[in-house]
Amino acid sequence: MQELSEIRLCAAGELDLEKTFECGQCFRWNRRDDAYIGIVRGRAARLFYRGGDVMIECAAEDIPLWHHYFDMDLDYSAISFGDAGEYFAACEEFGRGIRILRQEFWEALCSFIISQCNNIPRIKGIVESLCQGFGEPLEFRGEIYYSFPGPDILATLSPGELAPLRAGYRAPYIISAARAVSLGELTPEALGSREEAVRALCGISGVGKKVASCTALYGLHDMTGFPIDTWMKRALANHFPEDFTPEVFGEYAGLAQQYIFYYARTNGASS
DNA sequence: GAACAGGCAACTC
DNA sequence: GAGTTGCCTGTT
Repeated sequence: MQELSEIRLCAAGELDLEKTFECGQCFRWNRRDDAYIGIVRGRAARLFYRGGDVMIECAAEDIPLWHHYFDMDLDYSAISFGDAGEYFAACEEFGRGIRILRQEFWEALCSFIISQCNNIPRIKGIVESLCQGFGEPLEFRGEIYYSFPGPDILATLSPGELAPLRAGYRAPYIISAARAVSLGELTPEALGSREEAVRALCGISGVGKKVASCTALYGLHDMTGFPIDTWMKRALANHFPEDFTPEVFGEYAGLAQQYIFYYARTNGASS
């Protein structure tokens, strides 16, 4: 049993736990009573509010890891998108407190391959089965959790061995991606610029523009990434000019995308 | 039973 | 290159 610390991570206004964990960017944080518990890079943490602060309970030596994961070096309140219209203003207001998490590259790639044509509860279920089946167990607050399995172990599997996940046609995609990453063909270091990264990712069977763009934004923290899925498509068609391009949102377009997506998903794309 | 869900690949023209 | 279709599975 390892020693856990409870420390202040930031002010409550800087990180909205529910929005950040449930806006669709990640799949491994679960609410437990009044807190969220998650596993990242094989390490566990529990986050909750106390007074006006966000508190984190984790191993003391992991504090830098979490600080990085929650992108604490960036002052989100200082980010401005200028005047992008009334609809976007509503999205921005609604999404305030969302932070773009610095997720692991492989986990993001694999999770968003699984996400295609799927809903969040099912994505979470498949990801959880994947972790329980092939991840490493770890103990946290008296319970057992599982790490996200690395590409090396998944690269050795056959689609049949992934069958219990019920991932369907995505199973061979997971394996082909695992092989590419495991062989070193695709590592965050080798991917270079955003355009190069997206192009390289699209070379993997089962990875198209949308999944590549999500992987770049969430797994490489490419904040200019602007994934467009069916929700975004509808929101853009209904509320933005025909000649809209993500560039209008500048270097943090990915955050703007997250605000729009979260608003559209929660309130309906047409409203 | 049919339609659909946070895509993609393969195939058509 | 734009448009169509099948794909596993689960839910409505």
